Amino acid sequence: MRHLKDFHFIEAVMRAGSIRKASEDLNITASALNRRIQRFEEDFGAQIFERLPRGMRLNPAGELVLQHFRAQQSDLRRVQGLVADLSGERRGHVSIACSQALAPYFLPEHIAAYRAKHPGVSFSVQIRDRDAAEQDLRSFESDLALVLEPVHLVDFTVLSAVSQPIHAIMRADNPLAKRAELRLRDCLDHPHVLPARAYAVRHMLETALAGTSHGLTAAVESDSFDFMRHYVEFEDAIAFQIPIGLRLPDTLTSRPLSLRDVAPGALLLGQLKGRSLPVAPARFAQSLIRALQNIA
Amino acid sequence: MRHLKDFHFIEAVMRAGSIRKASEDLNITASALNRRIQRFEEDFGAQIFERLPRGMRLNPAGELVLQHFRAQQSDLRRVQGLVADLSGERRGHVSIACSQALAPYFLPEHIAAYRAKHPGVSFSVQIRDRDAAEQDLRSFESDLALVLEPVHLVDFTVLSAVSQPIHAIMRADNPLAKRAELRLRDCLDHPHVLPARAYAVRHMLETALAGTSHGLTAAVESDSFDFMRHYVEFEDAIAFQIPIGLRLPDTLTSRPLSLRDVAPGALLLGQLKGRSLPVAPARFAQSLIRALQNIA
DNA sequence: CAGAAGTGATGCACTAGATGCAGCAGTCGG
DNA sequence: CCGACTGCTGCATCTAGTGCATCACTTCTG
Repeated sequence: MRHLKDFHFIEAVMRAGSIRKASEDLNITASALNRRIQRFEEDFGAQIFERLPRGMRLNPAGELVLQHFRAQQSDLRRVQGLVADLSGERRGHVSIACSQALAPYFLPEHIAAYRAKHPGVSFSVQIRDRDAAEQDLRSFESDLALVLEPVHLVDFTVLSAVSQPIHAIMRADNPLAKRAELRLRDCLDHPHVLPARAYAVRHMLETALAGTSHGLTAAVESDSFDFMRHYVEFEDAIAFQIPIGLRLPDTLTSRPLSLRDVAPGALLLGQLKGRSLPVAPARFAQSLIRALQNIA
Repeated sequence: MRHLKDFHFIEAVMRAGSIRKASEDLNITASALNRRIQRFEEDFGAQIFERLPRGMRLNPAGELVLQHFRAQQSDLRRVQGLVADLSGERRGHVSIACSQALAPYFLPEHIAAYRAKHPGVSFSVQIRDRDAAEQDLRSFESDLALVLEPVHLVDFTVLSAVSQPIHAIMRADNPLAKRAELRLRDCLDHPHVLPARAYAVRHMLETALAGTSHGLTAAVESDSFDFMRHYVEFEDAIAFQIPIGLRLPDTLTSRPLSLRDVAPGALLLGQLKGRSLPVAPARFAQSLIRALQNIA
């Protein structure tokens, strides 16, 4: 849309950190870009950038302006969706930020099923840790977030919540597999594989052990749950994951950790607070909510 | 702001009803205006206007676009207010739609007191009947509405509520003035002066009499409460008003109608649902809320 | 029924505003 | 001190928006 050109210019300068670098990305001269930004600042009535010797940086006013433009762009898409809807088209795009556990089974299955009914709707799925997912909502890069134990919950409207206890993953012939549920300390006696600090499962394990004499001593640490699951096939260790992300081969099995040791994590579906979603994301969210209720 | 030019053009065409008339208001040629609108529709991806033999009319998609632009303009003002605020200026503008009863005493007194503390803030006050006030909020023409018994309450967030029983206004020597409170039927036996149908006081009286054998037979009907109050000085009749709008000379007096006959009206301070107000209106609203609490 | 007075759309010439180029002054790191 | 960066600006160029005249059409009018 023509009238949002200034916004793209501002965003490009913010990202590139200087007018000259941004001008290359935008295929215009630094001179033109510089003047557009100056003109915008004049019209707006305040400086948007700090001029540093090494380039440009957004000042607080600029942050506000950028946020305004993002909201505005999002709202324009929403209106375009509504219009397309009332002209009978029924198409649109949904952008989701989700935890890694949703990537292998739950989301692909559900999105495929949804697209079978609504072929005009396209999707983009971003895997984000629990902090970055919320950030994505704030910057309007994602419409929805499906996250295990988000960090801040500010600017986050919860649409649906599912409780997910942590499961320990082990080889099927591991002696621990004989029990129905496991105590955390039993797992820690075995070599264990831990997710990186940014992930909710790690955080939940650490809070569970806070103030106890036990501690986590990872044999292997990774930011890929896929890697961790496969690693157990090669070393007789314990990995951790929530059930929604689990579907194991016969050689592996999983057992829930006792709720006495580790509180179950909340898997939350949410959107940016105060934002009215475009048609397609709003409907898909409704469909997701139903699917999550069937799990619980 | 430069990038909202298209919006002003679209709005002008909507108001004028045709490109040629709008082009005169905008001091450009019909040709240029026509092309800008065509280009916008092309960029947007859908027709915004119906082309009628007698001119242009917004279609449903256009209504949505206009609403989007209004929200966007309002949000831009909000951001500008925030920026001005953090650069220490503390200025702004507040636009209020209110019922007639607020015009003589309450609002002028309160606004003057507020401006004594915050001289940088300017005001515009629109007198609107209970339907039009809500309409003003929806079209972003007013930031706040202070209305007796609004009609729909959809898209209306109530910030504060005060109960206002109807008072009968009469000459001080009227025999009814001897009682502390009046029954409605006693008033109807006297000649009475009624507000026009669009006003809440009239509506409250009519609903109070619905299903009874009594009826309203106005000796005089007016859309000006000021006129009605003064009329009583010239004919010994009964007029009606809520107490917040009353401050009578010695020759006149007022008595509340019994709550058994007429339920008190709700005087509501509200804003458009989901809208985040600019700094100045938001602060003034807080101040109004306190003032209203002191009344109740 | 013909003509007048509206309407929006469009081809063409023109102008004004946006762009590109070159060069300025300044800061920083070596 | 120098080279490599930065943002900024005067001047020439060019594109995109504007104005004018006109067309095709509908509605109202006499």
